Amino acid sequence: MKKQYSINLEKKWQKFWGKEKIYKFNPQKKATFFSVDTPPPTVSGKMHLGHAFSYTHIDIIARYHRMIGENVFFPFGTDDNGLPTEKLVEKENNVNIFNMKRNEFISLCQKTLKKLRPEFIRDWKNIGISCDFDLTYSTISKDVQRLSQKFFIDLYHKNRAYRGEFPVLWCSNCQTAIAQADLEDKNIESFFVNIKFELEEEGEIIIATTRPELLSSCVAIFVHPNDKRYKNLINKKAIVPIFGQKVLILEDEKVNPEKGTGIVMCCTFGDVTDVEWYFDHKLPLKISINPNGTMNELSQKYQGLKIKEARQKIIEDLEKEGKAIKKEKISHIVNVHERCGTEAEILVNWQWFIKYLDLKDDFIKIDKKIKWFPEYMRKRYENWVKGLKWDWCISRQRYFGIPFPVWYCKRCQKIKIAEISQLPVDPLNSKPKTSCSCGSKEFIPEESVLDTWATSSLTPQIAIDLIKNKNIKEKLFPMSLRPQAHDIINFWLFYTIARSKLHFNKIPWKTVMISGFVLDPKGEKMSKSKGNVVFPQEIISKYGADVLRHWAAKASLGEDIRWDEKEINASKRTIIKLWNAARFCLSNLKDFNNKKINFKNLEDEDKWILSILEETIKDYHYNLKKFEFKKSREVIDNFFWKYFCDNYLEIVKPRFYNKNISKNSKNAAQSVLYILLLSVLKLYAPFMPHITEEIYQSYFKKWEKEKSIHLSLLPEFNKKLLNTKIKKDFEEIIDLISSVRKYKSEKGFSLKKEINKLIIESKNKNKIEKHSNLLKSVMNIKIIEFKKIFQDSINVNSNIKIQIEE
RNA sequence: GGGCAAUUAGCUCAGGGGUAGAGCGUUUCGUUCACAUCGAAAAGGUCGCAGGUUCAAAUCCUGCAUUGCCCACCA
Repeated sequence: MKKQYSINLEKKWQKFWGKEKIYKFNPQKKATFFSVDTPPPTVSGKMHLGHAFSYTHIDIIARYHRMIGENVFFPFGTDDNGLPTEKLVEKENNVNIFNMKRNEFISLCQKTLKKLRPEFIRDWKNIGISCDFDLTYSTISKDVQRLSQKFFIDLYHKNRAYRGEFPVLWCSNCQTAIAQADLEDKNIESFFVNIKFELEEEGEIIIATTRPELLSSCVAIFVHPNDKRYKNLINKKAIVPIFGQKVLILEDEKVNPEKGTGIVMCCTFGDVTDVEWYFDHKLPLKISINPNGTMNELSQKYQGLKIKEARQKIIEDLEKEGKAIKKEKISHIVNVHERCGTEAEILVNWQWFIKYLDLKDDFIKIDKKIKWFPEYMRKRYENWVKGLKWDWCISRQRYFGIPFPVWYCKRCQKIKIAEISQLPVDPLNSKPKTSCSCGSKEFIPEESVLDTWATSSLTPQIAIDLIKNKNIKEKLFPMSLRPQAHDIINFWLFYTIARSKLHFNKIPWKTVMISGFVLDPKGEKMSKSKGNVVFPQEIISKYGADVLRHWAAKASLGEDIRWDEKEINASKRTIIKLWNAARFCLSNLKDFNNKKINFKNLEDEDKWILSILEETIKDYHYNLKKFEFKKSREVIDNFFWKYFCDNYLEIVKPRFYNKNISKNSKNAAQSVLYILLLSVLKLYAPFMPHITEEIYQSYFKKWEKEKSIHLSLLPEFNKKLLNTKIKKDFEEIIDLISSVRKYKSEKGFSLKKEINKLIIESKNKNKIEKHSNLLKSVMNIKIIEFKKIFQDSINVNSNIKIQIEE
């Protein structure tokens, strides 16, 4: 081993693992299957620190299961269809999707992905992830298209997928329907305008609104049924300013009498409540907004203006007419499209939906069969399911996605679904295999594509589809683990459970493990706009992947962590310490091999450390089985630093340096050192795969049979090696050493300063006397004497007193 | 407004009825013999507040406060 630890060794082992296919899924092995539904990252340029963080957690778990002998199925995938890719491609090539032909844009997407994907995946290899990269999927590949279309058709035949003209959330910037989950909140400055409406008969009412541009869409006015102020208005008609239509005043409990004037206008559609009123009160439909975010002919003289322009113009006109009596600047929270920040509109459109609102209770019930780590995260899922108000709109008016395998008959408009044998199919480029039941052979293709989540909700099926053997496929599903971060519980996790319920009436995985986020040192989210983004590749080139991984493993499951470069130093120290400790051990194991391991002549310190090692192994397994990698890391760190390095190595040194040590004692020390170091390496291997591999290869490989430490088995807890009595007795020796160290430290002496005489008073004289030579050499003491002490004593513990003569 | 979580040392966080813990930071001391990218040691806390249960509460229960997240509200 080299004297200096170097992070260059990481690249070497990454190549080795790839070349030797160390992480290859080997279903022939007779063992329990452990299948991971790896999150496919969106190809969006670079990996961010949150990725490095949560994928480390996943990898630790996968490596752990591999090292307890399980058959680990750990595929990799990239999510590269849909809007994010389109945005990336537009940016990367400096083009605008609306100025391009559909086919040209799609091929540009394919070309760009082909260029960026390998570089993107390399980031994952750089953190040492142990996926089987022979099992890699892309959500836009032909195979996945076939599979996604097949499952769409399944839903269609189950009467779960339907086409309808319904109010949908709409992004006027991206010009596509979006789902509830695509929304995020944004604080937006706006005006709350009080508008005067004349009543048909006599009098007037004041309505407060932030959306005066929707006056032309006003179809009713609502007051609260218990609002005494307005009781007399109910069922009367009011005249909408500027546009002059007469609308009924109705009552509804959803009105908040405290808000504005307590009178609210209902437009089709200003918000979700409007949609509910539209259905509940069977109101007419009046749409004023075009899909591109401009006003349509219904808004008369405002036609062609953008929404915000129209809003301003209408306010001006209302003011001129004296109809706008108060304008108040407010900042309020509105729903915007997560991808582009545009305020979401509600338009009526022909879209494809998955009907699932009737299954809300079932989604909650089936989830109870899944184990959540941490358990409290389950509530977020349940909360989301309970709050669902819309069926899942799965069509998007985009180019780069998986097409619907659907046509419509030109003559009778009937839906024509593709046949399974012709999948994957793009209805724009091909035709149905048979004619319509009405006899017509002419069809109009569906131009929309499937929502990204409609495909990524099938990742268990996509991943398992990479395996061709039927028996093995069955063993892989339901999968063992879905690991992911908490931000997409409402999307990816929920949709996957929903699909699994709809298609198979089964849970998709047995367990869910939720990671947190990496925040900046102030506890704020990292974002490009704030300029506080930390790139993991920069951390890796500075400290190495093992350091980053060791740091990432200190987080509690589900908890966010703050990035603080100071804290990564603790991890760096651990790696260097491991390097140096290994160097010391190996220099004393040169003439040793595993055939010489012999536990017959163990000294008490050997039994003591082996006993603590067993406790460590026990706690390590106990915690990792519960996905508590943080605690397992603590357990092994503690053993390594406190017991192995600080005490055992110091105590054992004389057995290598002193020439008058017996061969048997030296052999015992070497045996223990061999076992200890190998155990420490293995226990650390899931956390720090590179350095542990380097040390393993440089010595242990010769004697152990596995060609990589990552294919070896972790030590199992062996009750026989626990030795509570020796452990307890020897702890007194450690206490004694500590007390002498403390004495020297307080006096300002070097720890190596020679001490003339140590006087010990103890009831257990014999037990201590046995270790006199050890104490003398570790603490550099000339004489040890046992007698009663009358003054100047130091209490070591309740049993032992000492006095020191320099 | 509903839900979830957090509140412990200067900082980041463990612990979960019986003596208050770690790492970082601070201070002091110490290097030929694995490691100064190190070691030894010290200082440092009414465990958010108020009640209750108990022989005993940081820990369990109730309420409150503060912070964060998810959802709802968006007229």
